[in-house]
Amino acid sequence: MSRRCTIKDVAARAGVSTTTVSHAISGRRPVSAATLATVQRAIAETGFRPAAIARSLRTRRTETVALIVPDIANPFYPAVARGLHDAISDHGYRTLIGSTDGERQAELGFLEDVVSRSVDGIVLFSFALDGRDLTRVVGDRTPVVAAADIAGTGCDRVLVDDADGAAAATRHLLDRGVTEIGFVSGPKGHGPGDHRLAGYLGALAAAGVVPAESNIVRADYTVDGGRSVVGELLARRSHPRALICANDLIAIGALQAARAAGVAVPDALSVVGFDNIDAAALVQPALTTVVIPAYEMGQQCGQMLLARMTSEADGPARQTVVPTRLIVRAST
Amino acid sequence: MSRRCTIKDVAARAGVSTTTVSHAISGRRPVSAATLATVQRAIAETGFRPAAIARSLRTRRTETVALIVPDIANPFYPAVARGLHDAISDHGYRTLIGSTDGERQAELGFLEDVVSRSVDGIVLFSFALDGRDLTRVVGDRTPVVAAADIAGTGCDRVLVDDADGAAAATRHLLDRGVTEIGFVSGPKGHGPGDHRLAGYLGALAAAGVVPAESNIVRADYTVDGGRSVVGELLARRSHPRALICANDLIAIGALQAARAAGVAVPDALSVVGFDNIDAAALVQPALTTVVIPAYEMGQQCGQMLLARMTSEADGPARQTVVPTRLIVRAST
DNA sequence: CTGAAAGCGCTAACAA
DNA sequence: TTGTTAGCGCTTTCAG
Repeated sequence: MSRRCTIKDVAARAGVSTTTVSHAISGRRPVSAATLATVQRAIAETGFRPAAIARSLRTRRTETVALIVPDIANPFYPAVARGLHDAISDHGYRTLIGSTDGERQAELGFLEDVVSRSVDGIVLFSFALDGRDLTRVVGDRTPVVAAADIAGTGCDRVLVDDADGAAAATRHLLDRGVTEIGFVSGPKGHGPGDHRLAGYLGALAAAGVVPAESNIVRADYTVDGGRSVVGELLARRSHPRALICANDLIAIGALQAARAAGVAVPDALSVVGFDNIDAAALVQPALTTVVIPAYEMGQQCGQMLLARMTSEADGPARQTVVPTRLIVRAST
Repeated sequence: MSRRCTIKDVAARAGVSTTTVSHAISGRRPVSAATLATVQRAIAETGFRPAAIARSLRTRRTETVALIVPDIANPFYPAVARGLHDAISDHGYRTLIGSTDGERQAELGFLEDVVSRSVDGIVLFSFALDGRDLTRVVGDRTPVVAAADIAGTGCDRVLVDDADGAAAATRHLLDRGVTEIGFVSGPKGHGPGDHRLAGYLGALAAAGVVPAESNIVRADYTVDGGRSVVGELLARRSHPRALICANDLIAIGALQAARAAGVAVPDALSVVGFDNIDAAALVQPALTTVVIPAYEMGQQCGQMLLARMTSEADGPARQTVVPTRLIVRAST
């Protein structure tokens, strides 16, 4: 056959109307057993596959969700993507994915594009957009789940309890009898470092421990950043007995710096990271870390979106806080 | 406004026909400067965004490419996805992504779905499908680029020169003066391990070196697999002076086994992996590895697909072999 | 239980 | 340079 066959061909072959074929497929209207069988045979014989686009034009539903992230190649987001995928694919939804490098223009462009493509929902990881951008570009017809603290928006949100994770890490060290605990945050105002810093400070305060200002420093979220900053820290006359680092890459840099300085981990220095990237379990010594559950976040985003997409439940914006958990390995 | 406005609204506002609006947007037909300006103003005032679905129904093009992989959370595929993204997004194409866990049924289901969604092209990483499946489900209207050795199909392919990479690794060790080189492949008939094994054997033969059968073993593609198999190897009376492992995870397991056995790397044992996962640069000692350029593979897939999608160049199936390269680090 | 007809929003002949 | 008309393939009133 030269062209893909349509519902019309099936109808002709089955000797019924296209309406009946449509309903035989969707089940949205009773069809007699006899015609149903005839139609099904005709479908099988013609190899008919409904054109999703035509259906979408009519129904205004595309069974498609957009996932907008800074960089799908950054190991955090693939886990999110998989979680989202697993939450929605059983309901027939597919994922349209876009990497924006965190650039505002790219984020806006991708948003506009997927809105014009009539996606049924959007999962947005953005640090550059605010609520006004969202209402302007997306409107209020397409549900959005934002997975970052997007200011001034009424859309659903999935957040991580960074402070709680940091507090757990801090208490873990205190329980080990270590009180001189330093913190390596990320660049000021960038990423989750300062929420984590706040949790660390809170846990120390709750334990009546006063941290040394000089033991609270900042590094880029990279191995190199961690290595150089912690290298300087360890070169001082005295250094803390433990370091909580704002992510695993910094923590791995800290391990390297300790090795270079001849400081034994965990005997002379304990190190904790955040994220639980694959490498965390593989470095030597294996890294104790606060798990940021990327997969679960993706799932949660999917579930919240499903709730909006399936029901007409037009309720107020919901907010979910995903819990973290501490994995203790050899570095503490 | 209550509903998203359509081309009709713009036309009414600009006092022209919808045809003219359409052409003012697409530029597929000359429009006088005056009306163009009027239309553009009307578009701006109404905030009109063309409905991509309606356009697609008419033009039979969706500007969408499907990427089908076993698991987007497996670190190899995000890099592929990003490469594909970067190759096609400037041409207006978006990526619809699906994880199949390598299961035949999931692969077929996803293929059917994206075909019914009229994607313009498909990038397929599959080890379970063959050419017949492809022609049956996809037909010959939608171009496919397969990134694995799918038997009996006429579609474009992107392959990796595994054997060449293994040969380069082998020569590197030989150049270091090491001749007792073992090989840890993956499970028989699973993944690229045996192509790599073949390259290793070829390079040894070319150098006139005869490998000891007992130094060629198999492990699962995991850290645990590598650790246990290499642990046994090192427990023997004599062991090889170098090991080439079919992937980085196995190689990292080998490093752990060596450490456990008190075998110094690289002094008493050199270790080479494949892939260059992030952890390869972070383990101690850092791992020498054969880079499998996932990003470039994705790009290449995108370019081959673009060639099929844009031109009607209906030529014979093309095949590209992506080169590998050796990164020498401390483990050799 | 079934069918006829309208129409989703756009583009592409064809006609002027 | 512009407009009229038909129709992409499906779903959904409305009518029987």
